[in-house]
Amino acid sequence: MASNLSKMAYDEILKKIVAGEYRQGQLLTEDKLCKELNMSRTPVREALRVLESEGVIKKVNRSYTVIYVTAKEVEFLYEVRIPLEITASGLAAERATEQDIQEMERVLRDVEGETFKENPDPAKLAELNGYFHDILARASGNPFLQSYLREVRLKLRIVRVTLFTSFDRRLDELREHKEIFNAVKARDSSRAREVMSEHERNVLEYLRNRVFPILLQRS
Amino acid sequence: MASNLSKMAYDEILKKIVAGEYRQGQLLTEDKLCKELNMSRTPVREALRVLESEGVIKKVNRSYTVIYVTAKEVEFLYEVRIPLEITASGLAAERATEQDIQEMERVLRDVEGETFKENPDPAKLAELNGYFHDILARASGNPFLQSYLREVRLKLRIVRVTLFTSFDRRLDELREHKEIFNAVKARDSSRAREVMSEHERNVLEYLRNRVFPILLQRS
DNA sequence: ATCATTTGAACTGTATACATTATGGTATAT
DNA sequence: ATATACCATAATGTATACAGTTCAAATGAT
Repeated sequence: MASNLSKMAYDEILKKIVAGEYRQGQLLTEDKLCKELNMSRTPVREALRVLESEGVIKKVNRSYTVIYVTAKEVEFLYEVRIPLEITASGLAAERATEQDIQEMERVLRDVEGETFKENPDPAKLAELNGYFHDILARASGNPFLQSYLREVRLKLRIVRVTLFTSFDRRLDELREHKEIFNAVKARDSSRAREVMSEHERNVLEYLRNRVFPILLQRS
Repeated sequence: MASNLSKMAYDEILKKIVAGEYRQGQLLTEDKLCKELNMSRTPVREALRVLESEGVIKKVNRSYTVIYVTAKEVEFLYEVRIPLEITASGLAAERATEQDIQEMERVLRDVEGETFKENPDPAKLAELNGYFHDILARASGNPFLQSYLREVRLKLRIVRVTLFTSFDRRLDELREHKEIFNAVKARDSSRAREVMSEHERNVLEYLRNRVFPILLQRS
């Protein structure tokens, strides 16, 4: 096998950042990562360079730290995310394959199952809702759009706002995602854009009202 | 000094790709780059990883090649670029500093000078017009938006469509950029979005009519 | 006691040696 | 003549050694 240590290092470090094991602002020294990942500095350094270029970590003095994602950064990320999601939604309505549509349908069924369980799992809901947006981006058929949306959503996951929205808004999320899906399935591009636009604005509104106060408290 | 060899490698390789010295599809082997840049493989490898993560080069089998940017990719890039430029334009109207506005004004004067010279230099025009878009993105105040727009424009430069548009459309470019600038200076966000939208659509239309036929011929 | 200086430890930056894998050519067998 | 197997070569993947820099702690002077 010998599957790329460099890629493994990237995946592992990113996983730990997203999982909150490496916290915002945390110093990532090469030696420590080498020991944790049980490999030499070369693949670790390459992984760090890539993570830096994706904007997930950044240099402070000479070493890397996990980026801080405060309320201000979340606002900035949504300024980018909203037009991109709208674009993706419109294009998906035009280009989604039958398989894309089936996958979206299946994810929505899974979300529905989790939503109406006795004790819905926020992490599970966040994962499934994230997966919905992933498929939609892929269904746009535009690899650049897909890649940029992935990066934006990645940064949002660092601050873990998704956990809040996916749980507290779970009924609205499900309904809104269904509306987006229906527009895509109906090949109605302009409606897909419209409902996505409304969805994203609702999420941002929720974040401003319910999540930012908590974030501000912490920073 | 000892300024980062790794960063130097990144800058140099990118420069050569954009300058067309390393052509689309060209194989970039580490040894060759090491000899050309007169450094060891370590910094070269790191630079290559970053360029890959930015999507400027990509792995084919085990080694890297400069990405191919065909008419299809240009269409995809504009699908992303247009909403981002519109967003940036609107935000710039709200947030541009006095210094941003002065810089844009100065660039437009330079463009005007080059445009009405006896023999306008396409490379110079492309550089100045690119600079205009750079300042506008920065004036949006959103670092993520700025970074994504940089990447998109970078990929477009690989295929060098900018050289065509900046020269053949130089009178229109100047007028349209002035309109964008005037809207930004007047702090009229929705007009800024509108004129940017029209500008980008005009450029894309020009590319489809005049440049894609040539691109398709080559591939 | 405080501040400057020096020294050493810790970390990153770079080069190089070693390991592994892919590829192309050649030789041999059918 | 063609196909297959094997070997050599060249490239990438990884580890490690070495160099240089930074930062902090300890030491010494005022």
